[in-house]
Amino acid sequence: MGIIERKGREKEARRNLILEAAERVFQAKGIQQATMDDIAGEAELAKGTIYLYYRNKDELQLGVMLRAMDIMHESFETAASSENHALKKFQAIGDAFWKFAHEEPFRFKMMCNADFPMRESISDDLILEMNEKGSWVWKLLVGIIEDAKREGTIKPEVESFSVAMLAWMNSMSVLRLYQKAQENMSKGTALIAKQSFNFCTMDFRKVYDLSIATLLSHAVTPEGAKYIPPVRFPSMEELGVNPGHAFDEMKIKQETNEPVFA
Amino acid sequence: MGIIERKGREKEARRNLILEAAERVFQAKGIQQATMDDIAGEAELAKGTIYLYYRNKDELQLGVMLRAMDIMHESFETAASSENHALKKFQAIGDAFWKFAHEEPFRFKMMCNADFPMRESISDDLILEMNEKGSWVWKLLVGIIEDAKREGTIKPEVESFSVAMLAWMNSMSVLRLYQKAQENMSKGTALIAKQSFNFCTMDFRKVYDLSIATLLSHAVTPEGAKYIPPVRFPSMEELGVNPGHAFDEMKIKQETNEPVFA
DNA sequence: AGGGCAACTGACCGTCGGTCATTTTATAGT
DNA sequence: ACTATAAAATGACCGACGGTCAGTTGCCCT
Repeated sequence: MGIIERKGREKEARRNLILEAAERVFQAKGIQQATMDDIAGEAELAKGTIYLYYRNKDELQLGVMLRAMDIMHESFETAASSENHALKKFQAIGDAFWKFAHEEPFRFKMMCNADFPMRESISDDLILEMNEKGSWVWKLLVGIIEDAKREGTIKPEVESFSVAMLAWMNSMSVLRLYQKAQENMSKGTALIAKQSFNFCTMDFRKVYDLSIATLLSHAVTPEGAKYIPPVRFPSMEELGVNPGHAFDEMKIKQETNEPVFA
Repeated sequence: MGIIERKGREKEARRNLILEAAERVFQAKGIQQATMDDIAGEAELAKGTIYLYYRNKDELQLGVMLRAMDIMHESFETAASSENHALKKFQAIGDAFWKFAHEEPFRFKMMCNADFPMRESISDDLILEMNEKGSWVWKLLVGIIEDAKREGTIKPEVESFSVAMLAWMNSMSVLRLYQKAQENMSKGTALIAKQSFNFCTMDFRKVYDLSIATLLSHAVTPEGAKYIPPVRFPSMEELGVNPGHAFDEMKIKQETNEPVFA
């Protein structure tokens, strides 16, 4: 009597089918612009059927986001298990995160919306699931940092949780800006040219590494310090940032040696 | 012939009226849930009139955001001019940012959406304005850091731009999480209780200061170091974070001294 | 007084998220 | 094989909302 089991699998499969269709449509048209009819068409189902699997559009969007997080988490686990030393695991995860934001910009963007519109339309269960997934990475990082303490690369007195949380948030904020810059780029050159402060062409990888380094340098032991890059603040030229006319006034003041900001 | 001027002022005033109405409605009902009819009602105008001043709902939302940024920028300028030394100005801005996020959560939230849906519905002019305002803070910070170099509190060899950008982004990401935690709190206890990892009650101010300190400590001279707090990673208890059952498994592993993450 | 013009109005339109009575399909019983 | 029954799927339909525009109001100049 495996019929019930089979039905369950089929239901699961169909749910997945819808999710994948939604993913494609959201990516192609944008979340707001995508209609439920679009998604139904892409899934080759009637609109009503969608609502048998997802209660509304918001939950469908959340579903796509949760899936994106799962994919990212998987990549983190493979990255971490590819290294033996804890501090290297830590860095491998940093690389994986960079790679994820770079190669899966859509999924990364969805994920960024974890500060999603906390609508009433979303069931408590799903919100809980989202929160759990949101702290999953912290738990992973805390575990690795604990290991690093044991192997002597992280100082035993630093609190793993603080480091994990800050590391994650620092990385995230750089990648977020990176994504925004990419989007600006794709918007065409006309707009960029007019900007008084063009960071679209910036070497975000340098900033990303710097951001982590400033934090980790306080947490590592002398032994651990061998593994992490030194803290160095790259110049604007090195970063590839074009200040435009943003600092013109400032440069004049610099020459007269007066305070820039009075 | 001051009529044209008066008309101009009146037009400006009405635009403002609409913006303020929109602000109130967005705040009360949420951005998505607020309808143009709501806003028209609140402004005591017909719906059509709104569209004489703002091309669509998105641009109205952007208008509210730009206004929020203006208000924040003003508070930054007063904060900075209340101090004489550059490094203290820097810290005063940090405090003002904290205060802004704390006292004007709605405006802060609007502002966070600077990675706004980059819709086609928004005119290039407005996008440009948003980008300019977005980099305004960086310019302010860069100027102050330049001054700090001159007064000998920041090392001359560090690149002001990198520091300004990272400082801003680090602060922002902490405040963002802070806001999310606040929202979670207001959602009621039922949901929070179920979470395996409750950071809602966390002392975010400590994390905020820490985040800046980890960065600044690399940039200051010994003289400047006197002004900034030391880098210290608070324990979870000190932060007021309740790990829930998140680390149960981990604690067992800690006792056996095996790696947490294999 | 009245013509001209800009500001304003609100009925109306098309679209889209969501519903539900009906139809189709799959399974179980005889 | 045939039927009864439950489950799954459908798509016409509804209400709500963003946006439009022909018509109205009221101010200003001559």
